[in-house]
Amino acid sequence: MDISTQETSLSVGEAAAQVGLTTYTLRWYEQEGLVAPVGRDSAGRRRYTEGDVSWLFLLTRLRRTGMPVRDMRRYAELARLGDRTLGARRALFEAHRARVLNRMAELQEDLKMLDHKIDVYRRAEEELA
Amino acid sequence: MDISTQETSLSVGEAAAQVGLTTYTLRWYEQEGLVAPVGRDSAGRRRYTEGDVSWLFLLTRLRRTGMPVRDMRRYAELARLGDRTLGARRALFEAHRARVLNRMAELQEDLKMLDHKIDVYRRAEEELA
DNA sequence: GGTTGACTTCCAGTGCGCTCGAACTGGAAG
DNA sequence: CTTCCAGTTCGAGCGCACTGGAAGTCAACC
Repeated sequence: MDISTQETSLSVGEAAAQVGLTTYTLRWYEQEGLVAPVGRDSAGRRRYTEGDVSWLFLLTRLRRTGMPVRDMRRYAELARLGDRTLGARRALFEAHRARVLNRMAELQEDLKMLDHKIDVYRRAEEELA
Repeated sequence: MDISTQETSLSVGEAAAQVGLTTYTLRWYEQEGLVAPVGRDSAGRRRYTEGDVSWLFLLTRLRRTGMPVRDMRRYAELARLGDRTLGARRALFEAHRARVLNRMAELQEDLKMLDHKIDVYRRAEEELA
């Protein structure tokens, strides 16, 4: 190992800015076990590696699809257990994928309803004009 | 008016079952102004007309698309003001429609990510098999 | 060497959308 | 007439996902 390895690493504030979360949330995610304990510098401050950042980014995408924090924690635990949980992780993603598809189908339906309503309003406005 | 008009009307429990909400939620929606005060029978119990029920149903769809209760209340207030708010209501729906479209685009993106991840896991599993 | 500002931990507080317990009332069935 | 059940109001409580205040530490800059 190169003793002068100065691998790019980010402070909590920088990492937060990168992934679009707040520093509060980053620390909270760690506390909740969504993120494995992050490395520290000599002063005890968190240093986020690129790997940490892409993990966090993945979490933001899972969160955005409506995955509960509880499930993200489960996923994080599986990931920490290594290769032998690959199947479980895939199953977790496949189940989630199905939920996302359902959600999208619902939104399609609801969008139709919105369009219909907008049309009704438009006609009614013309009627009154 | 026919004095014997026995228009179909539902109790809070029946209405809740119809629209897929709980009785708690129905009363709360009324209290929050998402629903105009519902008619009562001689004993003071709520009677939901068909109109009330379809309004509630509409609310469930708006809710499902992620519209905050605050905005649903605003919409309900506009609706109570009658025809002269048609334009405002249409604008509200159009703005919401745009948000739903954005949401769907996000989900499309995130779905791609999920598919990619699933594929990665599948390959990794084969690798180890 | 003093000030600044980003960091640390701990724990309490917030906002949203319900959800529920308590105490009561009134109509209907046995 | 009693029992039962579904309803009523009111206010408190909950689950989730953060968010923020307090008090302290430490490196960096003037």
